[in-house]
Amino acid sequence: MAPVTDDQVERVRALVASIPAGRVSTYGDIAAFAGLSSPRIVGWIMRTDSLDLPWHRVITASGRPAKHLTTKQLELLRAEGVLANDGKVRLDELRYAFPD
DNA sequence: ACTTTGACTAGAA
DNA sequence: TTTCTAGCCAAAG
Repeated sequence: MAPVTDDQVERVRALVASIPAGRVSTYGDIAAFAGLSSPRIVGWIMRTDSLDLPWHRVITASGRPAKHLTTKQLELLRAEGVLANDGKVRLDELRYAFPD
């Protein structure tokens, strides 16, 4: 498969940037909405091209931040009003639905 | 060109 | 509940 197009990267970035404070989204959702074939690509983009994006609002489908960032993200999310129980966020309530 | 690595996920044990 | 497995795909060595 050809490398991810700039358009896809832009779309992912736009989606992440569009997540309101106090809300979160998952890698899988972003990947699906951006048209990417795998959520790993989103993770790859965030790792390489996180830049100014609110990457702390992007969490795994388990409602938990990525392993190495768990502590940091929980702190940032807590600062935005995202409360987590036992390191897990209530995806059912805080998960942001992207508009068409 | 091959192997390893990784901000993932869903399902099985 | 946790741990493991397989599928997934681009980048780096």
